[in-house]
Amino acid sequence: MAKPGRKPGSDGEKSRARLLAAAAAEFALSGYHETKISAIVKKAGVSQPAFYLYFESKEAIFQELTDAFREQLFTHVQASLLAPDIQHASLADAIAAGVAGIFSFFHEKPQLTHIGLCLSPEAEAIKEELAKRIQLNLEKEQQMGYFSADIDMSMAAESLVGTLVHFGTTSRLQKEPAERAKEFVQLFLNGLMNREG
Amino acid sequence: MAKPGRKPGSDGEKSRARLLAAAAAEFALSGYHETKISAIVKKAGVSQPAFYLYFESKEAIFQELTDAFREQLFTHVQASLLAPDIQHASLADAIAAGVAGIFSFFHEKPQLTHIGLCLSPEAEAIKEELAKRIQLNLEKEQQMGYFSADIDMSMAAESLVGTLVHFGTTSRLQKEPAERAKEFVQLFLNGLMNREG
DNA sequence: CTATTATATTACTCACCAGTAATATAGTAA
DNA sequence: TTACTATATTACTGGTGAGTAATATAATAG
Repeated sequence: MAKPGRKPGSDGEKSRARLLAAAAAEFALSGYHETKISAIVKKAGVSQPAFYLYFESKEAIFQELTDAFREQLFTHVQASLLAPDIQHASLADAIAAGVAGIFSFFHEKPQLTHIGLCLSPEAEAIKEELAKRIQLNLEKEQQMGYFSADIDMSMAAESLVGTLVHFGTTSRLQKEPAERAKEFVQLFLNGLMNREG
Repeated sequence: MAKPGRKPGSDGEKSRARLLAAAAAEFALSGYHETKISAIVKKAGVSQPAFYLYFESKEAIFQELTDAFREQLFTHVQASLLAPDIQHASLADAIAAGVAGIFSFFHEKPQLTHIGLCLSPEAEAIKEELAKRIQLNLEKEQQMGYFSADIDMSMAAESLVGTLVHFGTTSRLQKEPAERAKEFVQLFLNGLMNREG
């Protein structure tokens, strides 16, 4: 990588993908402003102007990572939390499956998750949208008679989002998402006081 | 504020305090790197070199704000959550009072809270310490027989921290901390399923 | 084989901003 | 007054880093 000119076997898509991956790692590690383009291109193994072949600016590549997170997150949410056709043994299992799906997504994509939920200026909006979808789902189940009609599901949904985000963005907790989901949902549904030994 | 030289009635402590307040506002609004010393001093109504009379660097003033948050937070936690001498009608009231105290602190100091829980590199450590203290408290109550002995209080404490942080750092939720605390603690103790109409 | 497009490099510029030098006035104690 | 300390200013410096100019080689289509 010393002489100018196109390299044999070079492929723009691969360079672009390597830049995206390197940027995700750097942003997640160091935050937006501490991340230098020079570090991204070094990690990706390309030169600085090559970066600008694929991305308009530092902001643009960050935005693309944020967009990717949002899209993947809501795809997961749609698939797991709101799927009415999946058969579950009980409501608890259904909710546990949904929570486990989101936990697993955060666990598998820790860098994107950190970018989307902590670093991005859109983090608040993403959390708000997540809360709304969860609230709608809980209210649907409420109308089906699973929960008492006088519970404020906005509070429940926001609490759930808080915990999801906490477990998804705290590195010391990013372990065994499925087990944690089951344990957490039991707590969430039954509370601290009404547990059966 | 145009000519050089000490101003009549000038007082270093006041200038220092104004710089701290301005810095808290700017950091909370724009994040660490987007915050310029020029913006801080403009808001504080002093010149740039005056800043360096009171703080060694940009990092130093940020650290001071983080330290202030940590100290105030754990003072509140000590006072409200862990106070064994305060008499409460029930355990639920005791916990609700503790949660309300923390909610109120976040509500009263939104800028410091955002700095300490979101912006600071120590945010993770602060949350971890908070979780540990809450866990210890819950385990004490568990040993007193309030909760079933087989509950994993680490999970409960982390969930609680997640919700606390979410409610404390999400602007749209920073309203009526006392009411929210009561509502949330009821959910936390009784769960979604075992509520009495 | 040539023209065009895609991919890449070295070497540079320009703005921005944290921090500093030099200097000046106010308060206070002898 | 004089000397000293505390508080303040205008005007500057120097490093850093995002983005660019100029250029060169590979792939491919006519």
